[in-house]
Amino acid sequence: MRIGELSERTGASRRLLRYYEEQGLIESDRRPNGYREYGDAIVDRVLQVRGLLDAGLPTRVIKQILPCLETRVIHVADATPETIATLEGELDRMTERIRCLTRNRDAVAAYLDAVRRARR
Amino acid sequence: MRIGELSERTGASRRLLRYYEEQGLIESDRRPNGYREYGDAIVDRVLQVRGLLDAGLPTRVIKQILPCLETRVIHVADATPETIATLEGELDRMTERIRCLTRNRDAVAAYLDAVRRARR
DNA sequence: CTTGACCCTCACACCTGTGTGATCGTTGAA
DNA sequence: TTCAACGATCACACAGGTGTGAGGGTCAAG
Repeated sequence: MRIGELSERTGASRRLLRYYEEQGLIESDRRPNGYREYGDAIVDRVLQVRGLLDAGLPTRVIKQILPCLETRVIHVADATPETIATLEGELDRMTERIRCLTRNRDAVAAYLDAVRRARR
Repeated sequence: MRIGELSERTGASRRLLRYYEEQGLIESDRRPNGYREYGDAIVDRVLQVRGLLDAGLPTRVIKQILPCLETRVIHVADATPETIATLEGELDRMTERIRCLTRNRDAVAAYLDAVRRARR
C-alpha cells in the first residue's frame, strides 16, 4: 500500500509517517516512482509506535525497544552490553510509568464511581 | 520548606516547580519576603505530577485528574457533566496507555531473559 | 558592612513531535 | 491532452516541557 492508505489505516498523517521513517522507527520500499510502498505488517508497527509515543517514550527509546518485539533469535546475538543495560533501565522506567498510570487511573475510576453514586 | 529543598526532594528544578505552579498543578504560600513556602504534603504531589508528565499526560489533563485524588466528598459536588465526560475519556486513554506499555514492557523483559539464557 | 547562598520575575532558547504549505513529479480517467 | 488526486522533498512554524541567565531582593554568618 502507499502512504495515503497507511495514513488512513493508522491515523498518522503522511508527514508523521515520513518522520517516523526518518527516525528509523519504520521502513518502506520504494517503487520506481520514488513512491513509498508498505506491506500489511507495517500497520501494527505504526500503531505500536504511536502508542509508545503517546505513553511518553521518545523516538530514540522506541527505536531500541522495537527489535525486542521481533522474536527472532538473530537479534539476540547482536546485543551489546550497553544495549542490554539501556534496555534494563527502560524496562524499569516503563514499569514505573505503568505503576503511576494505574494508580491514577484507579483513582479517577473511583472518583467517577463516587460521582455516579452521589447522582442518585 | 522553601523551593530549594522541595527541588532537592523531588528532583524537579526550581524552574519547573514554578512552572507547575503557573499551570495550576501545585500551590504555595508566600512568606512576607515573597518566598514560596511549601508543606510536606507537596512532595508527593510533585512526584505524582512528574510521574504523569513522564507518562505522556499534558498539564491540562493532569490538572483535571488531580482533584480525583483528594477523596473529599466536597469535590464530588462540583463536577459538571463536561468534566465527567472528559474524565471518562481520559480514563480510557490511560487504560490504553497502560495496555500498550505493559505489552511492550513484557516483550522487553522476555527479550532480556532470552539474551541472558543465550549468554550461558 | 560585606559576602554568599537563597529567593524573585522575566525573557530568550532549546528539543521533540506535529502541522502547513510551497514546489514539483506521477498517474489514471475524462 | 488535461485535470484531479496522489506522491516526493524541503522549509518554516508551533506548542509544551525544560534549561539558562540577567537583574535584582533577602538574610544569616563572618
